[in-house]
Amino acid sequence: MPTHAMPSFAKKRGTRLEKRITIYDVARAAGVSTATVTRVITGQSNVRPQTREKVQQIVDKYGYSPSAIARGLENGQNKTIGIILPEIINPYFAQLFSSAEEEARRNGYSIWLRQIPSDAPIDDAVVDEMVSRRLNGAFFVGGILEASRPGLTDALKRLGQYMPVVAICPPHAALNCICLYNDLASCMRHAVRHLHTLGHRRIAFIGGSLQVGGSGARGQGFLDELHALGLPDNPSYHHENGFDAESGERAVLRLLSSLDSRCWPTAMIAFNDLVALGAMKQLKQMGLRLPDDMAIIGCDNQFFCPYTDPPLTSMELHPLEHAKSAIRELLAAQESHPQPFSLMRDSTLVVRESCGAKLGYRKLE
Amino acid sequence: MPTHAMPSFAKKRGTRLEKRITIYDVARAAGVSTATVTRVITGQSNVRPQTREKVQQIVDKYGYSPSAIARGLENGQNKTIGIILPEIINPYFAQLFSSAEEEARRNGYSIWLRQIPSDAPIDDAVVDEMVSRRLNGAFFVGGILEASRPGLTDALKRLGQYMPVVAICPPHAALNCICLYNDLASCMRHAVRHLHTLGHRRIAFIGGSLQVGGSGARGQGFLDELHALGLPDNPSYHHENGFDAESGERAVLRLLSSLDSRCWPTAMIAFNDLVALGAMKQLKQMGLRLPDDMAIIGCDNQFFCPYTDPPLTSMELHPLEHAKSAIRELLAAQESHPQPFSLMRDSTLVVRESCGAKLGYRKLE
DNA sequence: AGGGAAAATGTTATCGGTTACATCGATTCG
DNA sequence: CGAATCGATGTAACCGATAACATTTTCCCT
Repeated sequence: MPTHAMPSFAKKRGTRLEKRITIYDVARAAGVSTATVTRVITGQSNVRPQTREKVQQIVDKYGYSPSAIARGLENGQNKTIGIILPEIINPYFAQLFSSAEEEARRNGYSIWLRQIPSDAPIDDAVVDEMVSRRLNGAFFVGGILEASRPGLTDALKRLGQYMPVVAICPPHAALNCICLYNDLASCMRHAVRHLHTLGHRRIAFIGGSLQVGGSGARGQGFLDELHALGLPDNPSYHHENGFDAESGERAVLRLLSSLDSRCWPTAMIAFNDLVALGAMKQLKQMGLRLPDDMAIIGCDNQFFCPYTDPPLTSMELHPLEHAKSAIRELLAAQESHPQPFSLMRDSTLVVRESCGAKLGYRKLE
Repeated sequence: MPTHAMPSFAKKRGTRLEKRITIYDVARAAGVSTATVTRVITGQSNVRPQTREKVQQIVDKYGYSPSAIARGLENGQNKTIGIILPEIINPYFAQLFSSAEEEARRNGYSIWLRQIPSDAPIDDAVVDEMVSRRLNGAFFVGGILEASRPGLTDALKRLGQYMPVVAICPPHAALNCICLYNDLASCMRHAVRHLHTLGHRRIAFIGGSLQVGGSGARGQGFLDELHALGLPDNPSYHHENGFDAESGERAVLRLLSSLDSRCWPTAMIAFNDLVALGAMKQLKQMGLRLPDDMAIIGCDNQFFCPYTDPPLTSMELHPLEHAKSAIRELLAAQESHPQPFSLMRDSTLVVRESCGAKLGYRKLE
């Protein structure tokens, strides 16, 4: 009976009770020392070809695969990058994650993921686990601002002592990490201008939340442009209450039912495409025609945008590029502790038919 | 100069050059042995309260966090479960993944993820890495059948020697692992019957691929029920060519343009909701009214189904439950090597309006 | 007070690799 | 021909925890 408890799979190989194969087994079978085996499996040059071959044969024969754990212990790292995001179900986060995973893999790194809902705090336990796992870096995605995530600033600060950190969020004095973000204020101004050009004067904003994900910046940009264009800034046009399709339904229902129909907005900007999706459903259900009775703009340019009816005009935030940059920065930071910085990407408005901009649509109606 | 190369973050703490804090540092500072520190941090009971407190203070003061790597080396495992899936972007996989992550986390395990496209082989390198990382289990999701993924059977067999394996796929003689799956044949029969009840006689199947993800079973169920109901089985009604929305567009275009409009099907079943989404767009574009001129059924009951126009009737495959079971089985298998088995879940048809079944819709038109 | 059991704590081998350094043998060169 | 050199290989310390076992301390009871 072995002294230590072992997982059953470590004991069994074939039918006999047996230990996992280690570098010592290989060394013994090949008649060399463990140092030589290491040289062979890590591809160092100073090994005689015939020795190398002998070792390689044993490795293949035994199906030996060196323990990444033991390797990690030596140099205190894991070849793994941690990603924290609210929920992978949201396609925006899925895109970010997917792109990050690819980029990491291309560089021989793996991904460790943790979902933490937007409204949950980032507590010490998470940081502890990340530090404890000796991750090579951390990538935070989603609502990052202090107000919405209690303890986040402290968490990031602590984490930053152990590994490089990148976040998708506007730079923030208290956040001492690399920040990648979009200029959402300018993006919103762009959207408002787009609607203005198409003749809209009463424009609403739905979904999101003041605290999370920089809808502060969005709100600001939205209001700024309204003022710049001399448009009315009706407080009841600003409904912030969530991030999913249901929120969109609710927002529309509340917004429209609270106002006389003569005061209804003629266009709305949604926090994201999910919100827009819900809004479109509710609008249709209330008998409005899109885009004639109501124009709508989403955000994130999701895969389903071309397939809504009408196809949804949306803002592209380039999450794939952000993710790639994030991983690259984290990997670069392995070499030398970098100065924190921030990088802004332009957002682009992808015009489809939900605002009536493309000629085809109005004609169809 | 330190003898070993260290990542820069191991060297720096504050401004001074310093090693990472280890259990030895804590033990020394607290004036106890490492064994006692271990007892405290693992919460064992046989420690004098005052000793415990002293150690805890040092731990807190130094911000000490024990190395999961060193721990893992001791018992040859990682508290990590590997998940392999084609692409996280697909909301079906995202759901599975998310649910698995939650369940694993609730049990103190983490997730290691690798995306491998449906058409890519599962090569030795992947298996090597999983074995090398000493994962506690592997969860395969997506097109699993041998034909589509060269080398998969061998890979699973090898992997199965090192860790428990669960796959979402119909049981398969060569696959010596736990299989969770849906009876897609029966599900398809159900769908065909649904359409038949609504008066449809010419029913098509679009999207997917004969090799991947059990569309073999789907195809079989589809054909079986057509025969059982005495419906025509027109080979040109069977277009298998992909998994995304664009495939849906293409399939509809090809299907309809290859046939005289009097021979057009009056209903179609899509491989998944993405395919259905694309199909709906193309159908509308060709001037067909849904569901009057064409009924359509999707599969996966995605989040956007209630929001398509008309809301999409779809088949629910219970990925969340599958994922939970998968993780539970993998964790249970940590204790004792289980006999492989398979578990089938019923699929359910979620009826919305894309087939005209709900009374409201036809009236509206 | 003394003996013995029980509780607290310490000592040390161990997990599976990597690597600095030691050693050994062959080649080269004065 | 012997010494210096270089390449191939071996030895053993080390990474940071855990846990079996050994030892010390505490405490209780006669």
